[in-house]
Amino acid sequence: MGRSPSRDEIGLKKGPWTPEEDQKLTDYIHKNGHGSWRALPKLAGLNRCGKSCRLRWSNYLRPDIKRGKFSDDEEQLIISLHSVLGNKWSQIATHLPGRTDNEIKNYWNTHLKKKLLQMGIDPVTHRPRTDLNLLSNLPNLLAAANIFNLMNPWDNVSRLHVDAQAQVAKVQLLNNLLQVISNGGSSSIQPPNMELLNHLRSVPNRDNNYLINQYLEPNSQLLNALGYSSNPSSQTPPPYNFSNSKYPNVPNENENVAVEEVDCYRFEQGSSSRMVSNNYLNDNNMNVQDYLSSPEYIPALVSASPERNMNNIIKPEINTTTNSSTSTTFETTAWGELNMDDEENILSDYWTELLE
DNA sequence: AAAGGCCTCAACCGCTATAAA
DNA sequence: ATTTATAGCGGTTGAGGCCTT
Repeated sequence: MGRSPSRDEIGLKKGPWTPEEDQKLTDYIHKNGHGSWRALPKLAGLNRCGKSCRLRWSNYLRPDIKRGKFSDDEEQLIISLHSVLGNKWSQIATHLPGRTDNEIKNYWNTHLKKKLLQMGIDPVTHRPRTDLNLLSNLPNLLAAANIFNLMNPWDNVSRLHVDAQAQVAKVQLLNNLLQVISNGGSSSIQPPNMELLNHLRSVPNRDNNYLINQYLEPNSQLLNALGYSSNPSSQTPPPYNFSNSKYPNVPNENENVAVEEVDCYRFEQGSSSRMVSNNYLNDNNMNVQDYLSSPEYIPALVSASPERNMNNIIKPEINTTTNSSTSTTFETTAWGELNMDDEENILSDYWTELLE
């Protein structure tokens, strides 16, 4: 039921952009801003429709676009966010500065989906696959899980190299089988993704608050109650309390509001940190010093440093000792946080029973 | 070296949401 | 309240490069 092309759009160029066209578009926007995209092509001397110009600018020419390979952290974050948001590429992109929704979508479809499938995880549900393909993958997973035990005990380099993968495979296989065997994989209770939860807590805005309350907190509380803690050395911090002064027109706490995250300040002390966005400060006519002396600021936090690069802010702290480049959401869950020794014991007992 | 298949990703299409008239 | 224009989103396509045979 889409709109048929208007008279103006007939005969316009389609397909790949030439460097000359890119230059024209860039020059025009630098001088005049984009204004109305529909009007832009004529004004800029381009034989393209406005939509094509907008896409070219926002997906390729924009100066803040980050090019090149996705880092492991970015990959991890995409998987984590996708497990909560699904194919909401634009929402996912707001958490990866410099990456476009299109780029993330492509990367998901060409790389991450396959990666999850290979690991026996359904890329749609982010749960272990329970179909026959999983069973056909079992020998590989078993091999990966067992290789650690077969290695020369003095070959430390190889041991280190294989350790992470073996652990991943074990944890994943345990997850798969627990779900499949216990209730056919239909359990509605899943371990929360603790990395994502902590990340969302660290970037206070309404979207994140909504996600935490809606999807993650219930599971984390349940897991805590059952004795699985994301951070055994400290209590789960309380959810951020969001002031309605920032959203005076939004009476409903559950209403989903897109909040632009551009610049933030991070206040740190030791391992704890707290962030506040520039928007928040602007909205409340505050500078950093005002904020430091405000009652909202936690007195114990001491240093303030301006952060212009959101990279340093939104990256979750990944446990590099257990995450290989092939890791996925599973080992960042509470399951993945199990103490290594405990895990070995649990797995050993479990496997002994299961395989016998 | 050539042909065919596969993979990647920029760009497009169809649609919805929102703003403006 | 309705219509129209515009922006934005997610799914899909296809050109071109890469890999395999």
